[in-house]
Amino acid sequence: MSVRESALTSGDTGSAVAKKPSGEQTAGRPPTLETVAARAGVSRATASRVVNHLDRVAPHVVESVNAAIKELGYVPNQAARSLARRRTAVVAVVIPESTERLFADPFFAAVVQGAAAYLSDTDYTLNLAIGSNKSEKSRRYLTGGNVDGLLVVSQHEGDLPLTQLGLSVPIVFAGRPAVDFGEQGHYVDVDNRSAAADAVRHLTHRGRTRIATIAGAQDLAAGRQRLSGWRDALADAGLTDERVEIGDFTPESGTAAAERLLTGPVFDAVFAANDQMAFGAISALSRAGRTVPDDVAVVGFDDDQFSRAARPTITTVHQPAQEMGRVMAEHLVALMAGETADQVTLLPTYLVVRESS
Amino acid sequence: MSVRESALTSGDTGSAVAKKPSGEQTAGRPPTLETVAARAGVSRATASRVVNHLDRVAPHVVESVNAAIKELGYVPNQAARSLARRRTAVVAVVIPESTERLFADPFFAAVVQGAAAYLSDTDYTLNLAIGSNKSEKSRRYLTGGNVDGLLVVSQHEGDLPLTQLGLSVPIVFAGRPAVDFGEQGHYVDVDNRSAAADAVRHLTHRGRTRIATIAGAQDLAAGRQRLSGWRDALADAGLTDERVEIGDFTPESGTAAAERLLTGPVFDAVFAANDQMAFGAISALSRAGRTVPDDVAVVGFDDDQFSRAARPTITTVHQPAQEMGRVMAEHLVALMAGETADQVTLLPTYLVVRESS
DNA sequence: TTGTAGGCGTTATCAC
DNA sequence: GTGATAACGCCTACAA
Repeated sequence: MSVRESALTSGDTGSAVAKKPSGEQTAGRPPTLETVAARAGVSRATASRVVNHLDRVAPHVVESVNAAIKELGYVPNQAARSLARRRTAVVAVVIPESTERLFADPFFAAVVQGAAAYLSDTDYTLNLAIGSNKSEKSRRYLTGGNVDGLLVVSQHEGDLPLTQLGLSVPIVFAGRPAVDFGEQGHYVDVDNRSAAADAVRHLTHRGRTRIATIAGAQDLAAGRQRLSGWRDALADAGLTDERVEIGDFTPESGTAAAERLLTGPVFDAVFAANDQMAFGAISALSRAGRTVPDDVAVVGFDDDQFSRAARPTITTVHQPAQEMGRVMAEHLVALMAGETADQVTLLPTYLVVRESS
Repeated sequence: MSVRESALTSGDTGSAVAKKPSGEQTAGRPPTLETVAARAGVSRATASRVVNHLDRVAPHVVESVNAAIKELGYVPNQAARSLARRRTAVVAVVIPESTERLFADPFFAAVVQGAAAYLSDTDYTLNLAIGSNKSEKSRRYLTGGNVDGLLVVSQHEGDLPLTQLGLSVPIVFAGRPAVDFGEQGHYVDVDNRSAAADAVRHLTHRGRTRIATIAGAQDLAAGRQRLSGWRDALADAGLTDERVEIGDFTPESGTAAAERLLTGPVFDAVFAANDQMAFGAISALSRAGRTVPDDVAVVGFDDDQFSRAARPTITTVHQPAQEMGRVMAEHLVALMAGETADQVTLLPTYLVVRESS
């Protein structure tokens, strides 16, 4: 099929310039460095140097090569480049299977977006490996040298044993990873525990004394830590920490958890481990005839669009999600370059007081 | 740096098998086909055939090669494969810059997820090109043969002239693309206009007579079509179609639009072009003392988690978002294989009646 | 059925 | 400064 065409490439272009019968940008085959070099009257080596901005190339040569590049619309072939450089310039965002639906979670979307934004200024490309930890095939893909680094977005316990298998590329996690691995463990997170505690103290300071919580999935560090923070604040205030229900970070689970709470001991406040659950909880409370914040104050976590658009608007812990993604990418890039990066980076949070408390 | 090591590969491995001093899976360098072939006592060609499941290979050879593969933990190098095959096995999901924030839109998240799920069963890899239509660089990347196909997720008018520049790879759009291009235009969508009309008819059937709308961005086909559908239904019922406010699909814009509506002629129902805006509108209405649905009925579009978790729950048009992503990917794969696919595919929708109407 | 050999487009190591 | 010339790891006629 493409036999005739292949004459374009290697030995044939001996006497270069006049040899291009077809127009500028036709369907043919994308221009190669060879083409560019010929057009500029230099060798591939020199053309390559120009493309890669290496110095020690005569200014006028740089110019003519660049001209050729522009005229031809040359763009480097990544595959060839990867092969020669022995690095792929690809980083994968791994979204574990158990987290698939959480892709709809505004928090994760923001993290990915932040990472993507940062990477778009580098020459790394972002690969979406969503729910791909199950199959041997895709795990092999990730560990098999087809990727220069990994960004892992929410590792439930027992999710991906990626790292166990002598993984050779750097990884940065969003949030403290479920399993601990000494040297290898790079992650960026917020101080979930103290942020949660602060949020709950806000409630105690306002005179709430029977404070329930809707905790997040307990196989996630964030879920456990926010629960601990809630306990810390209650202990400080000398309050009891019964009234715990567990959700899974979705609005529905928040609703269900609130309904369960309503069947138990009375409470005058709820701390939910994220805004989506807080939102779901408010629905349930209102439906049950409780007004927010008068009967029950509600505080969430994330500061996502749910918290801002809900009625009442939700008091919440602001988490710099996009920034987290950005920093993750930044650290990963450093690691891939052989540099070092802080193993753990905690970004600041702050409480946003709105109507629900 | 890697000079000494490179002796492993080409001419040196003359007498193969015994030449491997280092252990199974050490840091060294990933095993290549060459390694596998040597270990299995066959040629690279044969090993390659086995890897690619070509027939005409003796069963026992297949077996031994597979054994070698497993023992060595061999995984094909994508870069080399792409180079040789002249196809990248990469498809990019393009999320135009103006849509960046919409990444947080549950609808798009679901579409991407559906596409990702489908692709994970193929050997295509998914690349996230988010907000990357601005820079020359990344546009070149997409059009420069580094990708086998494009999935475009929400093309505002004037967004990416990608397609103008003699784009050589197939593209499938989510939703009718803003600009029309004959042969090239593949997209999967729903019948926004009639779905919207049906939703509004639901309101007229329930006796609502002063029906407002919060339309979506008018530089998006979906935004325009849903507005038209609203008009259609009103015309059918002999009602007037004043009371239009435009939003941008975010909850905030829904709130703002509702507030503007409240300053105008009285209305007893609102059709919002998506659930997030419907949600924002309900907040504004409640805040203004209007009860939903008694004073004002509200209908949305999408059937996302907002519609299900809101209070009251929102009547809405169900859109098969994940399925849309799946079909997009399916069609793209067909096109990339040189097959054909329907240029326009409309998936069915249906009305989900909940509390808000 | 299996092996040989050349090519895919770049980079990098040498000499010149 | 610049140009040959091997790799890089895999695929694929063509031969055997």
